[in-house]
Amino acid sequence: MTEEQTGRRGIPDATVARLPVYLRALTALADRGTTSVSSEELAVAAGVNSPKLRKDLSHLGSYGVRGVGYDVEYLIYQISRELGLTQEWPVAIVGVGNLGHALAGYGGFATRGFRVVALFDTDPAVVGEVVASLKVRHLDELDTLAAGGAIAIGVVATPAAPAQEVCDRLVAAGVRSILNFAPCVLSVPEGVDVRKVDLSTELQILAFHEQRKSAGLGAPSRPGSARVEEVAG
Amino acid sequence: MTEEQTGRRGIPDATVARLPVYLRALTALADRGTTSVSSEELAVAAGVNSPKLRKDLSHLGSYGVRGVGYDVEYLIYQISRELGLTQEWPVAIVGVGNLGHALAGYGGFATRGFRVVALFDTDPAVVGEVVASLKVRHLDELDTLAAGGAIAIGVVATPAAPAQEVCDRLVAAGVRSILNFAPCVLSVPEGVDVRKVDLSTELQILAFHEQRKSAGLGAPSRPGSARVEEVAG
DNA sequence: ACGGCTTTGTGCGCACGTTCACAAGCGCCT
DNA sequence: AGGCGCTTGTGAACGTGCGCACAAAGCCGT
Repeated sequence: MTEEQTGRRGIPDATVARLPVYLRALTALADRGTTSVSSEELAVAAGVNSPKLRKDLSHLGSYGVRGVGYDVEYLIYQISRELGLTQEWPVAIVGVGNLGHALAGYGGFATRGFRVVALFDTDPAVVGEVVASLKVRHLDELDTLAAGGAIAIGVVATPAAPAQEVCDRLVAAGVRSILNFAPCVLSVPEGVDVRKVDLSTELQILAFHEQRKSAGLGAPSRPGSARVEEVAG
Repeated sequence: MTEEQTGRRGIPDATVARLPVYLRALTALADRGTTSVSSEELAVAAGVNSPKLRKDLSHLGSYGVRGVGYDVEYLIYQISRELGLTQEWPVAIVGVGNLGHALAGYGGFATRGFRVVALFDTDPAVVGEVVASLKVRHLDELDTLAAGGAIAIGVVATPAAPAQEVCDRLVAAGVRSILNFAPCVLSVPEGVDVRKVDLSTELQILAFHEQRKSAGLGAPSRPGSARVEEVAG
């Protein structure tokens, strides 16, 4: 009773999480003028092993040429299409504090398919200010601006306390994809995606391994293995 | 040929990644004055199911009381100890741009076992500036300040281009744990941990699912399943 | 035209992580 | 003191993802 009949549909989550990494490596190659690449080369550039790369790419079709490799431009197009980056996604950031400022000014958004279209806050000292050529609006204007699916992705960059409230208002306004920077768990109804990025958690995981390295100098659990963990491609 | 003889050692990576989430939920409970909690309650607060929570906690010992639950303070201490948060970890941030500023001013660092002890950059316009009551130093001073393991964790908050160079210098200075915000793959020698946080990747994964939701309105792959994905506790 | 070289695509075995269901154990009430 | 109800801790089944090794297939040189 698994999924079939879909053919090429049903890409594993682990693969989806790696596609952006491949895409970045490919664009870097394209910028250098490379037109063709083998799975081994691309795997090294993306920090994975080549069988995994090939299996990942096979999930979205047979876009390689045996004995030759992959056409860089063509593969960029196919991955972009699969990830839905051929269209532009309007993004709204809620919470224009330190982090919100940095996010609004982050060039990485615009590079590939995303555009920050609105900034929201509730602090009267911030509302009205212009950040990254966008005027910060009051959160109460959310429903108006999000009408008709005008906002696809909401970024929660508030402290933990108001995060759930903000999340609820985003959902009520029709936003179904949320990126959460607040250090708390957000509960959402069915059909809404939440992804969470937490600096403190990452540091704590590093601390765990660092402690292991410091304590068991004579007996690492996996002797001599370089540990490179991908958190978020 | 698995690992034994260690008894309680050898905590699975997936469990380690969730311990910070439990810790945060527990401290929230403690702040509200709760002294005891059941696995079911804590699981809800942490956004997981209770069997998973119990199995995770069982990996670090039998700290619960059957028929009663877990003592909040005691569990906080045990998880903190396991994660290595009973000591303070000195953190250095390299790259004092938009993101570096936000990170330096982020309160979440100090809350639990981490202290930003140094900021580095190479831009003469930034070096010497005081950010979050720390003077920004030139990257050339890294070796001096990192002497004797004075820096445990390095945070790379530079653009992609200089990130590998910065990473190499951190490793050369003795830093063995690196948190990478630059959108690129860092290669490090054995024994060095790298964790990567990439906003753009997270957005692309959201876009993938958003596209699925928009396209296959009549046939979601898993009908009616709320999709809450933990990226980084 | 054909054989050999190179590289992709994939079937299979294995290990990890998750979930379920139940036994073990503790406190409380009678 | 003894039984009962509640909650933890864990063994076993299940599903997913990973890595290997090889077959399928295109290109090139002769």
